Amino acid sequence: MVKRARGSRTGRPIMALLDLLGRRWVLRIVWELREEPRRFRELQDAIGASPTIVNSRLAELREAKLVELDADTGYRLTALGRELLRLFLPLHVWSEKWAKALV
Amino acid sequence: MVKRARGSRTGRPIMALLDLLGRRWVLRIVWELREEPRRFRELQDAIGASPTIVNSRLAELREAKLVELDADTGYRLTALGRELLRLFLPLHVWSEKWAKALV
DNA sequence: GCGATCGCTACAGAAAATGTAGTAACGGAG
DNA sequence: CTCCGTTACTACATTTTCTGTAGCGATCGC
Repeated sequence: MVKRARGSRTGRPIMALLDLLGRRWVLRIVWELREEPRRFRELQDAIGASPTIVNSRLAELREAKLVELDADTGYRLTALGRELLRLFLPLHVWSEKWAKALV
Repeated sequence: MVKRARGSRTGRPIMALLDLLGRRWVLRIVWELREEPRRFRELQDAIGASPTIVNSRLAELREAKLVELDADTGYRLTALGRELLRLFLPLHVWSEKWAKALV
């Protein structure tokens, strides 16, 4: 079942996804996990958010099956999470172009 | 100059972009503008947010040169905004797969 | 003038995020 | 066993952000 999202009550997957990804720190967390697993504190320090919110975002991402906790190595993307990340990787290149256009 | 983002103070474009897109309603607004221009109220009704926040998000998107206001037709994506949207279109398909995996 | 529509703003109350401190569980050293 | 370090995570008062509702000023057609 798709978690009914904060803003949109349609139940359409794309809306639930946009809502999830549109929460503060969520995109950033996925990004930080793109290369290797991270410990809770490590992640918290990297993004500079409070533990409260890091924890609740991780809980949401775990419920969405995009992130999982491995006791030995830390938080990491699931197979599904890596698929999503792959869709986002072009953003990195594009963001450079975008930054130039903003001058 | 890349607007220094709320959460990250690195100045790296990808961080500024993730921060911008990670603000509530931003992804949703871009999504709503994917096909045709929308009027302010139209947009507000479509996403169900308060006018205050719709206006401030639109202001941020205009400053980021992703959205512009055409007096005759309403808010619409700029060329840059359409490029960004193109990167996001695969999300629509992927979200269906994701929803199935969540059962 | 009058009404309709446009983008947008004011403001009080509600919700979410922060910053700091601390808890509970585990593992290894002495 | 006790002590120490590390882990994920929680409590809570303060601050920031968002909502919900009402309304402003400008513009257009009549």
